[in-house]
This record gives sequence, structure tokens and C-alpha cells, in this order.
Amino acid sequence: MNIAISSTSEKPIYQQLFEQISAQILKGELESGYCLPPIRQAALELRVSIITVKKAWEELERSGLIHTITGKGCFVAEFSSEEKLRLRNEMILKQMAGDTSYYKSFGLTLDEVIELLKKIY
Amino acid sequence: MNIAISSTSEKPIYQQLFEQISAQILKGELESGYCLPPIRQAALELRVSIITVKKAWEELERSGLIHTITGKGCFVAEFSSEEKLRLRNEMILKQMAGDTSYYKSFGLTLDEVIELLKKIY
Amino acid sequence: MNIAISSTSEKPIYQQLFEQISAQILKGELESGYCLPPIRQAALELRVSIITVKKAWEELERSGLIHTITGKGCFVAEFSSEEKLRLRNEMILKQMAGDTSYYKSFGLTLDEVIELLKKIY
Amino acid sequence: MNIAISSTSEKPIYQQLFEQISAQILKGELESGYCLPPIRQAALELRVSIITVKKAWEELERSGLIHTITGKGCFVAEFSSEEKLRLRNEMILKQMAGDTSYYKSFGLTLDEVIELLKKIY
DNA sequence: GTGGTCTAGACCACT
DNA sequence: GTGGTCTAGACCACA
Repeated sequence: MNIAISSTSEKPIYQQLFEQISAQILKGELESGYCLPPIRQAALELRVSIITVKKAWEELERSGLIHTITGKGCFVAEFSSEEKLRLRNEMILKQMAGDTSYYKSFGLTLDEVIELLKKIY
Repeated sequence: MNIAISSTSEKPIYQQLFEQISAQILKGELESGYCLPPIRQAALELRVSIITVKKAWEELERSGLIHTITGKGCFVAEFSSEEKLRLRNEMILKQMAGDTSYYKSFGLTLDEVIELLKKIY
Repeated sequence: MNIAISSTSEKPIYQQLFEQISAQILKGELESGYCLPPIRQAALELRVSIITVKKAWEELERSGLIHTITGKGCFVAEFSSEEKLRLRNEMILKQMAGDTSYYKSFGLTLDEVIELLKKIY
Repeated sequence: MNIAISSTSEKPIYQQLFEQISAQILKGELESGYCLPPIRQAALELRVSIITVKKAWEELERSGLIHTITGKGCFVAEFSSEEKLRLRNEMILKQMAGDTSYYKSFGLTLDEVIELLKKIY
């Protein structure tokens, strides 16, 4: 559990958890079959509410990234490298669609966006 | 008032208003000195509460994009083209900072981001 | 009529008029017996509403600084220099009472206030 | 919650709240990390609307004096003593700028202002 | 006519 | 339980 939670962020905590764990799975940091810590323990470690952890785990399950076996724990699902890459790009593109429509609304061209991107990446 | 409100969006209405009008001002669609419609009328047109409109207008004022004269109306502030460009990039960069940290958390390199960006822009 | 009106100020225009003319009278810039311009003309010159000018003139009359003679005009009242000084200090102290209570609420000592005052006066 | 609201004051209630709490924070009466009462409770205690309290809290957040965690409450932000002093002087100077321009318009010199100030402070 | 303030009360998201 | 958003509607100050 290498998670950084910001309570000042405008993003809800459960979503921060979801995004970070998703990223770690799709980057390969958390391997297929890896068993996530039990909800209670994770809540203790991260100093957040059990409900919050549960919500994040549920979203992970709904996205097909983990698989819960009642009484045993939550396990990272099995993917091939190609699937991982595909899922990663899928999540990124979904996010990027919203981002770009924002940039476009300000009249930015693709080149302008890339230029700004290079500055801060 | 060329505004599109999405009630399904997760963004609050007042923020959608703020973003769209900001964009129109900084793109030059709404010129300096232009008088925005009175909040009551805007509320009627957009079919939202007066207070929701007011909240958006307040944020525009706080950002220095409009200035309000009680009893007269709300007017687009005066800026030079350079200021507009600077403000636009400032707003975009602020947004982009969050976007890129998301991409980074998935391990994307700058080149990968640009490649995906080119696909969907 | 040497008046500067700021429409961006948070102070209402009629009060800006009232304060500036009061100050000019009590400083001696507008002498006793001087006839203020008629309301309509002042409104034209200052590019504000007649109602706004009227409101300011009424406040001046209420404060005893001018005297209206129907059909003739508004005249600066007669004061001795001592009266002027007394009235000036009265108005200043009234304002200052509010100002200082604000400073005090932040825990500033008299010395701290004087120090800051010297910086910006 | 040691707040005094004056309904006769020309200042809006939310601003009175904002100023008094700002002062208490910057004076050190409310310490960093302190949890403000929930807006509903504060509204009850102060006998004003929830919205009025919220407006004041929002302005405190915008000024960086508190930070809000949805679902948990509003907490006094963390600053060093130097930051507190700097913020205090910043707020005071902003106010003082308006005050002094008023004094100046009546032709008062710095020495005269200080003299009057000593009398009533 | 304009915006500024305040009210009461509902519903939702997050913890 | 917390704050966040939105609603409808009243009253006042200003121009």
C-alpha cells in the first residue's frame, strides 16, 4: 500500500484511492493475483474511514481490476500485458476527452496545448 | 448568452457557467465593456436559479474578468490582448497541472501523452 | 466641480460626492457663500444620474454644510475657521473610531498602527 | 465562537463574521488545526441563516485562513508566526489604504492623523 | 430597473 | 454526521 492521500484535494478520498490503485495495477506495480490488504487494515494504515476504503474497493471491482473472494480477500485480476495497456489507454483517453474539450473551449489549438504540456510535464 | 448547461455533468452548474463565460471572454467572443445580461434574465434564459447565476458571476468578478456596478449591471473588464493571453494560459495551466499528474500516475511519458492527444484533439 | 468618481469603488457614488464636497468645503477650497452648480448641470458634468446628485446634496444639507434656497441654488454655509476645523475633526474622528476598532480587533497596538501608517501615508 | 453580530451595522453579517474570525485566527486565539463549529451549529448559535455562515466560511477559505474537508469540518490552516504576522499586516494595510485616503481628502497631514489617533486609541 | 443580502428548506456526496 | 449545491422568494440600496 503505497498510497498518498490529500485531504485538501478537491477529489474525494475514495476516488484518490481508486485512481492510485488502478494506476499501480495497470503499471504492473501490483501484479496479477496480488492480495490487497483487508479493508479494516487498509483503513487503519491510511487513516481513513472503512466506508471510504470499501467504496474504493467496490469501484475497483466494478472496473474489473480486482476480484473479491468472500472470506479470502481481494485479488488483482489476471491480465495479459496487452490487456493492461489497452485498459490503461482506455482510462487515460476517457479522462483526456474531458480535458481536451476544456482546452478547446478556450480556443487553444493542438500545437498550443502541446507547447504548454511540454512546459509543465 | 450562448451557454450550454449539462445537468448530467458532475460539475456544478455555477462552475459550468463560470468556465464557459471565462472562455468566451478570453477568446474575445465577449468584448471588453460588454454588458452581461442581468442575473434575473440570465436565470430565466438558462432555466436555473438566480442564485446559481449570481455565484458564477461572483467568481468571474473575483477572477477579474468582469466588474459589477450596482444598479447598472455587470461588464466585461478591460484588458489588452496580452493580458487575455496571459490569463488564458494561467487558467489552462492550472487545469493542466491536475490533468498531467493523473497521466503521470499511470506512468505515461510526455511523448505518449502527446501521441494520444493528437489522436483525439 | 473638481470631483473624481470611481464606479469600481465599493462606495456608492452619492457618498463619494458627499465626502469629496464635504472635504473641499472644510478644507476651504469651496468658500462660504459659494453657489454649487445646479443638480442637472452637475449630473451632466459628472455623468451620473440626477437622483444620485440630489441624494448627495441632501446629505450635505442635512450635515449643515450647504444651504438650499429654493429657486436660487445651493450655497456653502457660513463658518468661521474654528468651526471648520471643529467640523472637520468631528467627521474625521467619527470615521477613525470605526477604523481603530478594526485595527484593535486584530490585536494591534497604537505603536504598530502608527508604524504601518507611516509606511503608507 | 466568541462572535458579536451587529444587525444595525452597515456591514453585512457575513463580513462581520469573516472579519472577526480572521482576527481571532491571526491573533492566535484560534489555533492552527482547530475545528470550527459545523455551519449548522454556528448558524443556530449566532441566530443567522446557514447560508450566511457558509458565505463567511467560504471567504475564510478563499483567504487561506481555514481549509474545509467535506464530511469532516472546517479547520484553521497551519501557519508559522511570521506568516500570521504577514497576513495580519496585509489585511490591515489593505483596510488602512482606504482609511488614509479619506483622511488625506480632508487635507490632514500624517502628524495630525497620528495626534488624533493617540487621542482615541 | 439594477445588484446585494438574507431567509428557509430540500437534496446529494462524502466520511 | 459533515459540507456542497440548488431552489424559491423577500427586502433593501443604488442609479
